[in-house]
Amino acid sequence: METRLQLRSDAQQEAYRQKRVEAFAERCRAEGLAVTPQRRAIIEALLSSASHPRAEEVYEIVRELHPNISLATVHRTLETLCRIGEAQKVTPLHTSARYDGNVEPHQHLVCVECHRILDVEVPGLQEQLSDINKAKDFKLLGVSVEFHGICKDCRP
Amino acid sequence: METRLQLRSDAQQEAYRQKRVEAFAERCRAEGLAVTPQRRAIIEALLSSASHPRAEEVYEIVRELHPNISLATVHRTLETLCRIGEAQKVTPLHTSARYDGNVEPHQHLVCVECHRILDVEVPGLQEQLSDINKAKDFKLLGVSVEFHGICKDCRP
DNA sequence: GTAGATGCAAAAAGTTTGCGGTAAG
DNA sequence: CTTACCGCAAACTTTTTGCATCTAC
Repeated sequence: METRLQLRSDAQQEAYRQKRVEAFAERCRAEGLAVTPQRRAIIEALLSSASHPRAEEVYEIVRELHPNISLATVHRTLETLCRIGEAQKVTPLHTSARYDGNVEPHQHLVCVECHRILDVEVPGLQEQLSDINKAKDFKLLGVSVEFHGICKDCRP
Repeated sequence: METRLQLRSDAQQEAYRQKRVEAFAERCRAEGLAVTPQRRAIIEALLSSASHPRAEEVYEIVRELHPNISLATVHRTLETLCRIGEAQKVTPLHTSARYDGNVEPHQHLVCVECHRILDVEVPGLQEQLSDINKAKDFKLLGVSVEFHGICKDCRP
């Protein structure tokens, strides 16, 4: 198993980061969003971190260069990055814990608008995924598959 | 596409529920946990809901029969149910939003203890999942695969 | 110059915890 | 009778929001 970052040299990473920050700036102009120093700093911090950081962690990194930045700005900006496709949320359902009484193997359809969750089953998928030998340093307990999209009630 | 519950008649569902509540009671005895009316009511409420409810929603259901129950008890009990394997959390990472600057298709290893997230890639998996035609009433935007387990630092 | 972004502080939302009373085993 | 559970209230964590100020365009 290899992660993206382990495959790259520092110089390659830095080049990639520059490219992504520039792409972000262009996307902002296209969307009519201002390219502020705070926004640049936040996407740079996100790209420099391999830990899938929380807003608070990004805030700590950015604060080294922008001591006056506010945590609220970090929250707002990270959401903006996701909206324009320059980042993604690992946790679209983070706002509250959701429980399932169905303990049989199955998958979920998640509406990213209303957070509705529907059970589905792709036959054989769970077995196939369970056979994947992920990493020797990781004791595998289960696999979760979420199909993300917009449900019929949330469509325009 | 069909969900589990749509395949079952009301009578079948009720029978299944009874069976699960009984299994839960036995599991409690095996674990030395008390089988209280509150706990029974909470697992019944969870099993009667197809909506992957939050604690608050379970609380509202249970309150109809147990008006004095506390929301804290619902939280505690749902966590207990997950711990003993009688329910599962759809959202093991719900405590805070996590962001990823890597917008290329990839999967995640999630440590259920420390909530560390590692990038991995199973070649071809994302393409295979994108080909699945989930449901006509659902506009598919993406697929998320999380392998859950215990990372090396959290192992005893 | 103006619309939109930021910083601050307060509020909101969700979850956890300490504690005294209560009930299951 | 004892242990562990419950209800209550307070604390805590994370995220959102209102508003005045500031800045990118």
